[in-house]
Amino acid sequence: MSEALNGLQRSMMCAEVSSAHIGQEVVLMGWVQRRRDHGGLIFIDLRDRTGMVQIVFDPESGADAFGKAERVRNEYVLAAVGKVRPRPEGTVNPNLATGEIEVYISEVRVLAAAKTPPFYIEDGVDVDELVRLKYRYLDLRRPEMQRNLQLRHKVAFAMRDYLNRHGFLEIETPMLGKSTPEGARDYLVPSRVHPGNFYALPQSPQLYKQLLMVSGFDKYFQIARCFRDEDLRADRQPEFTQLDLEMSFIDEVQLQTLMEGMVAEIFDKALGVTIPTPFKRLTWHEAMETYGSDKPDLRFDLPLIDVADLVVDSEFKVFASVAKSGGRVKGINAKGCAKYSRREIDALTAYVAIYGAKGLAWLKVTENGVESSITKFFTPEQLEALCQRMGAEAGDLLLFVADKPAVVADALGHLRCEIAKREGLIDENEFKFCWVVEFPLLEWSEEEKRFTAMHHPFTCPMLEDVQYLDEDPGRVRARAYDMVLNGIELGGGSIRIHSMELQEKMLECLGFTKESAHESFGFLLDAFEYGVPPHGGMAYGLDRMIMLMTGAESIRDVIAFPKTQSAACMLTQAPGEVTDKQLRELSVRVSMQAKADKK
RNA sequence: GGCGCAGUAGUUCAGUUGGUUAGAAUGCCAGCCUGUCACGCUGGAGGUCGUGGGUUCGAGCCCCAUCUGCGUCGCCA
Repeated sequence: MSEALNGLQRSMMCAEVSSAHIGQEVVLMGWVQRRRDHGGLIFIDLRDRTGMVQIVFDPESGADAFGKAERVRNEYVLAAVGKVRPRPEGTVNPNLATGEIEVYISEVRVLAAAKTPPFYIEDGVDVDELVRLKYRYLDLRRPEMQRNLQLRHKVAFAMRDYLNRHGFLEIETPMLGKSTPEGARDYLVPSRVHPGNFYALPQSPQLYKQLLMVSGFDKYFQIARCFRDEDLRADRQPEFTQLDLEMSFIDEVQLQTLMEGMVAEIFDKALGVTIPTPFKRLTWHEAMETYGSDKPDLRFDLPLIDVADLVVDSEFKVFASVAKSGGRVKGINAKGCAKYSRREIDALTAYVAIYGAKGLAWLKVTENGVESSITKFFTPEQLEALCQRMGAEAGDLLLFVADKPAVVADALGHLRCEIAKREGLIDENEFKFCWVVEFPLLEWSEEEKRFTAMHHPFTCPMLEDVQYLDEDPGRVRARAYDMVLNGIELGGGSIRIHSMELQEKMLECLGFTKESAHESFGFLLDAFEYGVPPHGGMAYGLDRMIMLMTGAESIRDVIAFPKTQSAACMLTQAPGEVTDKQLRELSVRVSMQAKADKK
């Protein structure tokens, strides 16, 4: 039985009731968090998005209200009218923000009854994520999820405010676009009026925002939904949100300064955290050599140290041969970890194997010298030199990987994070920003046997490196930059190419012919012939940013209705089958094989 | 596509060497209770053991296949 509001108006939110309102009559609306029935006295915690307040019923306050309160259950929706009063001596609840007062109810309306929910609506519930996602509308009632999405709103609002004040215009770009060959797999949408043709959902508004610069809008931004049909992770969803922006007539330093200001303001307004600017800048090369990652976590040190020159002449073949053949031999000093058991070191060896390392050499530094199964391959002088280079003291564990540069970086880069996690070197409350700059323009794709754009095909090479585009493309650095926070790439961008000649050269390096380039990006190349300003921009992963700000472990916890690992929606059961009529209209035929596989 | 973890009451889990009627906590239902706030007390209901097949006198447990969720490598300009 649900009663009507009947003109009743809420006077304030649940958690807004305070000692200041004692004696006043208030009208509250919300959900029943808990009911405590003492027979002749009933307490109900009433909850809305602001929090909870205790409301009290007894037969004297109103027999009708008391009778209703006896039949109320969790998650019923109530409208309650009553007087705010202080709680009796000794019954103040210090765990509740509104714990000093309560509302003595004279009239109540049961606006809606509710089935017993499958889990308690409270923080810290230990429920399978499958159940949470199936009942997402209940999961979202939990204070934690309310806080996450409220913070998300604050951040988006702060972004808009900052960018507006700095002259940016918010402009929407199409969701139905053209599939382009570069980059991730596209989500495709069949066209009804063009049988056999498909739209692609945008992986990012990249091309449109560059066109907007050609159009003279000067500064653009958009909080844009993007789509990528790739396998999912804790920090990856098939559709996700970017803060996308682009500016004309700027260079990277101007843009980065503006961005630092924006991020600092967002953290201040949304979290009350002060972020010092300017951010530390690392070149991509420095980041890879020192931290083994292009998104280093700078909350702890634990650098990678090159020891190739010290072991090239040793008897340890694994090190010597790698050092001689142009590979890397590097180590990290796990301070105070000489206590690790053989079993723990084996676990670390298995850990680096995930990233392709064929082994993990170790040296335990003790009061009595260096202990290891490989000491016999080194002279005392070599061991001494190793310890000195690594800054080793008694109690330290030195861990080494020898391999191709990329494998050493990947393995040790992840290992330094793993050691930091194990040893508690990470301050979870710290926000450590940096810029990684001067990314390589191109990277070799073993699969495609050609160079591909590391960022995207419109990224401007550094002027002094343009000369290498022909004979040594891998050496060319780009005017590209990433903003990194605590080991996670928050955003990335670049100064774009605004010269037709250079853009065509770039596409040629990527293996495009003049025809195929025009087929894919012709509209952009054409536009560039009509006066294109120098421009550049960035795109931030909004979901990841909110994840870091809330401390959530997955971006699913900061997205209202996320998808599962297999890109399905547990709530709506999307994706689903469609009718034959729909398929006919779209001129789409589903192969019998696909249908059979499904059954 | 590969590897790993998980799937038993509404929920979170336990379940011995394969052996009687599959247990606990919590939630739910009923009764009692005027100061609780994870209220308390008494009683009660609640299970296709993810699904399909196999081995066996007998399977929650062993074998095979499969589905789903999570993590991860590849992948993700």
